[in-house]
Amino acid sequence: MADLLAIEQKWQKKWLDEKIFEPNVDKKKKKYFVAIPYPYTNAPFHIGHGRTYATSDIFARYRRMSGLNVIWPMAYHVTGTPVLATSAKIESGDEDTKKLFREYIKLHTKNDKKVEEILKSFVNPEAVMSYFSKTFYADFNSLGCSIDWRRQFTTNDKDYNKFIEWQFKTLHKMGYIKKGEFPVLFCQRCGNAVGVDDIKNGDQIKPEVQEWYLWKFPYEDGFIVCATLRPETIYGVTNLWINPDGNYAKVQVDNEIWYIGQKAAEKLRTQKAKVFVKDVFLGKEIVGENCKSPVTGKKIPIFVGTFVEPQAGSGIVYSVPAHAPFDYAALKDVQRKGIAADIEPIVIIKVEGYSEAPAVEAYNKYGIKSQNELEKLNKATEEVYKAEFYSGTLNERCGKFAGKKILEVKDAVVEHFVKEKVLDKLYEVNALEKPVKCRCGEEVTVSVLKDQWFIDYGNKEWKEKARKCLRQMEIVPESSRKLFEDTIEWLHEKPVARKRGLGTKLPMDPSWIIESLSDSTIYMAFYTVVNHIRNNGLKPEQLTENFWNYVLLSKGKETDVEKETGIPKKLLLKMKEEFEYWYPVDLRHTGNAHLSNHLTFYIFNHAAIFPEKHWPRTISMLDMLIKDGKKMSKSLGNVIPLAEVPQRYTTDLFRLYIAYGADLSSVMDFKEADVLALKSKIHQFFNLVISAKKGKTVKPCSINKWIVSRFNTNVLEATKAIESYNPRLYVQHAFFNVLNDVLYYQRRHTDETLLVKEIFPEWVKLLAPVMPHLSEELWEHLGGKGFVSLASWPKSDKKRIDSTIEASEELVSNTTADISEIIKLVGHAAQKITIFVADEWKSKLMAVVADMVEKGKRDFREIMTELMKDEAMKKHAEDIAKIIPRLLRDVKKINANAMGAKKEKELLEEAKEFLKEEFKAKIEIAAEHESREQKARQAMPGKPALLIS
RNA sequence: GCGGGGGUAGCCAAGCGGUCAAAGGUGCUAGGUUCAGGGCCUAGUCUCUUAGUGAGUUCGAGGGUUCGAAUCCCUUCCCCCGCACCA
Repeated sequence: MADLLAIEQKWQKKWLDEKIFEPNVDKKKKKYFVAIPYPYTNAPFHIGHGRTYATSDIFARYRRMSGLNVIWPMAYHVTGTPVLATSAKIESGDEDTKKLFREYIKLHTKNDKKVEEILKSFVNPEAVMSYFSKTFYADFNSLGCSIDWRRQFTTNDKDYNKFIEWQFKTLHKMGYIKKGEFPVLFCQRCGNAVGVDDIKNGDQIKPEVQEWYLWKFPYEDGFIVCATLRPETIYGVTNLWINPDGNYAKVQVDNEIWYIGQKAAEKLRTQKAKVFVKDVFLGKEIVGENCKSPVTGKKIPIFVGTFVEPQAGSGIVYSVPAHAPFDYAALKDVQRKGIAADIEPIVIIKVEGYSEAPAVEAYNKYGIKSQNELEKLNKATEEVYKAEFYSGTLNERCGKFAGKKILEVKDAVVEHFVKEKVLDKLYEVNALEKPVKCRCGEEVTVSVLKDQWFIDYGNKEWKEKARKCLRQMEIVPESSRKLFEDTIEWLHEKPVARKRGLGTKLPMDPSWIIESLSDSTIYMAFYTVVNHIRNNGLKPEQLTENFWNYVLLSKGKETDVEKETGIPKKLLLKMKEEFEYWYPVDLRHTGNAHLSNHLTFYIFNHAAIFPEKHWPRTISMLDMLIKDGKKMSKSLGNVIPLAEVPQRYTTDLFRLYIAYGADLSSVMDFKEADVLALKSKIHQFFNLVISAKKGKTVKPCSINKWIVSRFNTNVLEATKAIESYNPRLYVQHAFFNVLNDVLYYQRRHTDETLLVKEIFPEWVKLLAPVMPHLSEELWEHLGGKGFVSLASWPKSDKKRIDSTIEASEELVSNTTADISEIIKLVGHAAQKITIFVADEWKSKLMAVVADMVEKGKRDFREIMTELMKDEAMKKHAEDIAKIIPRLLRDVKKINANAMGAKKEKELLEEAKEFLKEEFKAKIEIAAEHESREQKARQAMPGKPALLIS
C-alpha cells in the first residue's frame, strides 16, 4: 500500500520550495483575493478550524486552476485580553492552565525538557503569540493550504498599529467614532466591566442590562420617579401606585430631589455622578397625596398598589388603566373601597380588534377579580401589550405624537422628553436567575461609563452605505442575507476601546486601546503592502496618515508623500499599484458564528472607508463542526487537534471527508468511523490510477463513448458545484460518481488505454482542489507537466456529452439489474437468458402518449382516437387499450425517449459478451414479434422482457 | 421576548411541484471473490405481492392548493443558533 503520508509531505515541501503560491501583480491576469480571518493565537487549531481552512483551500485552488491569479495571505490576531490572561495565569502558577498548555506544546514538540522551557517562556505574552504563530504556520502547511506566506504579520506589530490608527482617524473624521455614556455590567470589587464569561453560570442565566425609563412627576421640592418599559403611555396616566410597606427614600440625584425606592437609589449610585440619601420613608406615608403629570401638568393622586414590587425598577409605578390590565385591576380594587371613584381610564391607544380600552376588555374576558391574580393578569398583559405594540396607534390625546404607530414612536418620545428633562433612565441587572454574581463573588451591578469611546454603527448614512454594500455582495448561503440585513439594522453604538489588553492605542485618546473586534475589519488591505513595508525596512513613523491616504485611497500626490515620509516615489507607486491590483477582497470564508459581529463590521468599515469599487465581493459561511454528536470541548476531552490529522488520517483523506461529509451550511458531525471507511475509497482510487495499463490504441465503441460522456457530465456538474461554493456536491461528482463510472467501465471493458490517456489526467486535475497531494503524485505519474496545482481546470466538452449514449448504457445496466433480480427469484443460476426487445409500434405509442400528456391531454378516449389515426396501430388496438391506462396512472412509466426497436437490439447485441460473462449463461436476443413466448409480449421500450431458463 | 435556521427511512444526510419508495454514506442481511491483517465486488434493507416492469402506506402533526406535494400555502408541536462589548 502506498505511503500516502510520505507523498503528502513530499509535495508540501515542493510547493514551499518552489514558491508556487506566491503570486505577483500580473495585469494580464484577473486576480482573486481570498482572505480568511486570521486565527487568534492562544490555543492550537483543532479539526473545526480544519473545516474552515480546508474548504477555503478548495475554493482557492479551484480559482487558481481556472486561470485566476489567486492570492491567499494569512496573519495572526493577538489583540485583546486572552493572550495577556494566559500569560498572567502561567505566571501565577495556575496548574490547570499549565497542564492545558503543556498538552498544546506536546503536539509539536516531543522533548519533555523543551516542552517545559517553552511553557516557562509563556509568562511573556510575546512568547505565547510567537509560539502559536509558528505552530499555525506548520498546521496550515500540513493541511496543504495554498497560502502566500510572504505577507504574514501579527496585529501587535508597529506598522499594523499605524495602519489601524489611520483607519480610526479616518472614521473619526467621518463622525463615526464618538464619545458618550454607556451602561455595562460591572463588578465593583474587580473594578472592571464583566462579560458573560466573567459571571458565575453566565452562559446559563444570561445576564443582561435592563433599561428602565424613569418619568419624573413633579412633587413638592422634587420629583416622584416612576419606572416603566413603555414610556409612550405617559398620556394615559391617571394616578401612581406605591407599595404601602415598601422602603423608599428622598434622594439627591445630581442636582435634583427624587422620591424613589431605596433599592433603586442604590442602583443609581453607580449610574449617576452624585447620589445622596437625605431621608427614608414607607410607601404608606405619601399615599393619598398628589403630584403632577410631567407632560400635561394635571393632578395625579398616589394610591396603594400591593402588586408593586419596591425592589424592581424605581419601586413606584404609574397607572394606565386603559392599557395595562394590572393597573385596571388595582384601580377596581381601590374603587371598591370607595376611593378614587372619579377616576376613569384614559384611552390613548387605538388598537385593531379591541374596543375602546383594551385592558378593560381583557380584564373582563379573563374574569379577573383582583390585582393579586398574577397568572391571569400576566396573560392578559401579554396579550394586550402584543396587540398594542404591533397594531396600536397613539390617539389625539397624545399631543405631537398623535397618529404615530407604537412600533415607531418610542424612540421619538424618549428623545423629546429626555431633552425636556422629565424623562431619565435607570439600568438594572436582569437575568433568568438572580442574584448575578461575578466569579469573584461580588454582586454584579450596572455602571454607566462616562467618556466611553464608541463606533457608531447606528449612524443613518453609514447604515445606508452598509446596506448598499450588502446588496451588491454575494452571500453564501443566500439564506443568511436576511440575518445580515437584520444585523445592519439593529447594530448601534458599540464600545470601540478598552482600558486593558494588547492592541493599537486609540489615536484620539491614547489611554484607550482599540478593542479586538474593531481592529480587524479592513486589515486585508494591509496584506497588499506589508511585504513592501518589511522588505524596504520602512519605519512606523514613515507610515503617516497621508501615506495611507495615498496608497489606499489614491489621495494626494506621490511627490508630497515622498517629501513628508521619505519613502521613495517609486516604492509608493509600487505599493499603490499592488493595493489596487489585489483589492477588493473576492472571498471571505468563515464560520457563520461571525455573522452578526465580525462579518457585519467588515461590511460597515469597508463601506465607510473605501470607494465602491473596493467593497467586498463574496462572503461564504460554514456552520460548526461537532464530533460524534457532541461539541468538542476540553472538558469532554474529545478535541482532535489539527496537528494530529496527517498521522491519524492523512491530509487528503481528511480534506475529502470534510468536503464531502456535510453541506457547508449545516453542522458537520465528524465521525471517525466514517473517515476511516472513506480511507479504502482513497486507496482504491489511488491504486486504480497508478496501476492502470496503457495500450497503443483506443478502439471506438459505445462503452467508450459512454465513459467519455459520463466523465464530461461529471466535470460539468462538479464545476457548477464548486462555482456555487458547494464542496460536497463537487466531491460527489468529481470523486464518487467518476469512481463508480470507472469501476463500471472496467467491468464492461477490459482495455484501460482510454482511461489512462484521456480520462485519468483530467480526473486528477478535477480532484486537485480537494486532494492536492495525491493529485500531484498521480499527475506526475501520468506524465503531466509541472504542478497539477497550477494546471488548468478541466473543461467539460458539451459535444461529447451524449444523452443518447448514456441512455443506451442505461438500457444495458437496467437489463443487467433485472436479470439479476429474476435469477434471485428463480433461485438458481441461469443457463440461458432470452431477451425480447419491444416491437417498434410500442415506441411510437410511447412517443404519442408522451406528447399528448405533455400538452395536458390525459383523456383515455382522446389519446386512443389520436393513436388510431395511424393505420399501423390499429391491429394492436387491444394491447394499446390495456397499456394506456397504466401509463396514465403512472406518468413516469412513459418512456418519452424510446430509442426504437432496432437501436435497442443493436445495443444489446453489443453488450452480449458482457452479459454472457456477467451471468455465465447463454444469451439470446430476439424481437418480440419473432417469438411465441407469452413473456415476450411484456417487453416495453427501454425495458426488454426476459426469459430465464 | 425578538430575529434566524431546521424537523426526511436504524443512524447521518441529499432532495425543495411530476423522472421520488426518495441520492450518497454508515449500519444490518445474503451471495461471490486464489480475501490473513479495520478488504473488494454484487444484490437486498417501509409493508404486502410477484420469475422483475404490481399494490398499499410514508418525508414532525393536522388541514388546504393541484390531475399530481417530501417539495407550495395555512395552523400546530418540537429542536438548534444569535440578541454585542466577547474573541
